[in-house]
Amino acid sequence: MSSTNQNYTIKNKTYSCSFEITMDLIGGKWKPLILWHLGTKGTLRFNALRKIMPTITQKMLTQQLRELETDLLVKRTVYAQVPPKVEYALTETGASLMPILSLMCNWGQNYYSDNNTVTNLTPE
Amino acid sequence: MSSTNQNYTIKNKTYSCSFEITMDLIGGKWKPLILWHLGTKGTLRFNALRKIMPTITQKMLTQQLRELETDLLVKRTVYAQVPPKVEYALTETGASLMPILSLMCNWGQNYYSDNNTVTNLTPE
DNA sequence: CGGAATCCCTATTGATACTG
DNA sequence: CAGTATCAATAGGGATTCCG
Repeated sequence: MSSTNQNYTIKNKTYSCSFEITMDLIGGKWKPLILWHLGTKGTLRFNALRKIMPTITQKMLTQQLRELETDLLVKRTVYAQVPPKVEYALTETGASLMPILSLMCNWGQNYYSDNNTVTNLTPE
Repeated sequence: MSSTNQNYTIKNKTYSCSFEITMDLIGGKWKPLILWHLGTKGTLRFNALRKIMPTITQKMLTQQLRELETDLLVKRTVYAQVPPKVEYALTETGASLMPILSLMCNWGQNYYSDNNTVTNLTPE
């Protein structure tokens, strides 16, 4: 929040501080993970993402991908063929989040290590 | 997620990737903002936080602060006096999140600028 | 293959009132 | 001042079924 109480408004949503924007875009249960997989593995098809994230439901994966697409973080490419083929990849904007995700990843690992005598290896 | 499907477990919660830990600790509508204020302004009393964040309810502020305290990100100090005086400050662990919050802040501003022809000043 | 649509349950949040 | 307690409203997410 700024000293002048300036707000940020995007598409009818108002934020009082700019990282609320960031949290809104990458927050939630699945989005960081989706972005991370696309960032580290490159372009992936719908079912490939499902396979990597076994616990996400179809509905949630579709929904989260749509939001990421709307927010211009992910690009969706549909190939006109049967059976359908749909590929997802990070946009440049989406890719610019990777350093943040990476930092969050490291921080989480350190936190885990500090609070659990066992240290885990770097997750991919 | 690691290639061996290794999970992280903290207090009966399981995470498949370490930044889920981070998201769980600093995610949500209010926590980043609370941490940011404590990080940039130093120790603050309960009502001082309320004043800075006019739209949060006292219930949510109390609840979020309790969780941050439980997660060892915030230290709560109660002074035995009437009327009560309670101060909140970042722990060392909490302070170590500031670089991440700062990055998220900058990223959010850039995103905002790119998607809204008007550029805003740095929020405090 | 990659969805969309529906139902339903629970977790989160808000409003309000009260208190040591 | 710094909270609790209670109730009501809402949003988030899972399970299931169907479709081009």
